[in-house]
Amino acid sequence: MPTPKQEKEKPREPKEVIRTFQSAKGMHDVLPSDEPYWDKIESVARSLATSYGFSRIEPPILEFAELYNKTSGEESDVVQKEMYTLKTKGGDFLALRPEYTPGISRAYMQHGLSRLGQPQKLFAMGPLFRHERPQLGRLRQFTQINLETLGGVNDPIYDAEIIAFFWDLLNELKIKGSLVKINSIGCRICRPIYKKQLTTYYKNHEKQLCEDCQRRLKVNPLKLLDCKEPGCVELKAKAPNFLDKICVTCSAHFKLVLEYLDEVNIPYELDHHLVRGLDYYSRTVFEMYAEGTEAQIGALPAGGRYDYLMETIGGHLTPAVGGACGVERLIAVMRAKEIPMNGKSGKRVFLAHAGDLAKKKAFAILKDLRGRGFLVSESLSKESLAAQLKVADREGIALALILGQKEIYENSIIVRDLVNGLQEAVPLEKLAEEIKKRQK
RNA sequence: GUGCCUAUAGCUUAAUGGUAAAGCUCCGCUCUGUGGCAGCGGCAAUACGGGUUCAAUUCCCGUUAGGCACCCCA
Repeated sequence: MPTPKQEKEKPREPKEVIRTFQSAKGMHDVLPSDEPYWDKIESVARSLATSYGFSRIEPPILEFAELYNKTSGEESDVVQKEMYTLKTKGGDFLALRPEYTPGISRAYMQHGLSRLGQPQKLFAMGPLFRHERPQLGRLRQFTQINLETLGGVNDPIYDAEIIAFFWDLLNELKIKGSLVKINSIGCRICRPIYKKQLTTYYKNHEKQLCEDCQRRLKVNPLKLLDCKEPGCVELKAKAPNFLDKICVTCSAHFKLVLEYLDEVNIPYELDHHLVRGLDYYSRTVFEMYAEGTEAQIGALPAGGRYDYLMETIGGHLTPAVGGACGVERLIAVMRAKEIPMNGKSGKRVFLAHAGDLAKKKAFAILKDLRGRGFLVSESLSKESLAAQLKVADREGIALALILGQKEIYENSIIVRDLVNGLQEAVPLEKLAEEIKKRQK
């Protein structure tokens, strides 16, 4: 009689080689261990958006690529090198959205939201795509919490409201010590004037600039204020200050934004070097950072005003301000700061069985309890009661229900307190009542 | 997109040009009616492809993925 070992030694069929897969670069799985963070962030964002009076909107993930070229700027990195584009079988040239604002603005026009009460305060939360080199908190598919206030009057109170929302969001997520950086980059009247002055200033010092900045000088002089090269940083100090140059209207607008922030005790830091990468911004721009993670993870919420965007896609001049926050970045910060997540609900009970008959009956009880809204865990595939209770213990469940032959015969069930080890038999029809009583 | 670093089991880490080791986790048993503790046993890995070599997980090259600094950005 062949032993198993001998059988193993028989010549084997050549193994078929099966390709294994990793997720594509920058595309991450959300695992059960991440879920508490996602659940927390999504629920906080949603309830905060509701209380601030924002309504949910979700534009499609695919839009015409041209929408982004027109709004975000042909020259911007987001459009030039980070956009996932594709040609459909019908010949349309589409893009996976790299940001929310253009799509939401498009939807606002397309569906006549400008004819509803103004402003429209819109909230969105979903995946965006940018083809970047991934790092911690920078993924190719990432998720944003996005806010837009569109239409109505160009009122600085809405700029402040967006910032206040994100301030509350960070606080509710227990991300302490966050910093708000804020600036105004003027309007189409004063910005060109400033740009010219800035260009003149830098032209005189062109030789001292780094390579990138010499290129930026031609494309987007404002970005020079963002450079971290020592030589360029030095020059920045003496560069004309935008805040001194913006026009009276912009200046008044900005001053009011700050006053509104003062009114709700949100601290901020004026940063006249703060500019943004997308073309459509005007006036207020802001970025928020978590203490200690500024360098590594970068800005958490960020945004600003974009009054001219709607015009670039064929609409009327529409006051608009918005902001966005990356969910994966929030999670990275929460992990870095070791912000505790409350684990499983203490309201969970565990149902264990002893014996085949009890297993069947337990399945029915399980369904019944779940139908009444109880959170019930089980490990019914395990036959030994010890193994089942071990699972209950591991999951930190405080109350176990045990069903065996004897209980079925008596039409009862054992209710065991796993914390103090005390247990008693309870008639089945009083089980729901008993659980409720003990959970108080 | 550029430069640099990394890749051993689900996780954290050993080791070696010649049989890949441990802790935690997981599964099971001790314990077919009672968990936490303990003991015992089990599953499980050199990311992928190529080269050098008698022999590669180790050395070299490529790919993929992760990370860091840029670029940029949420």
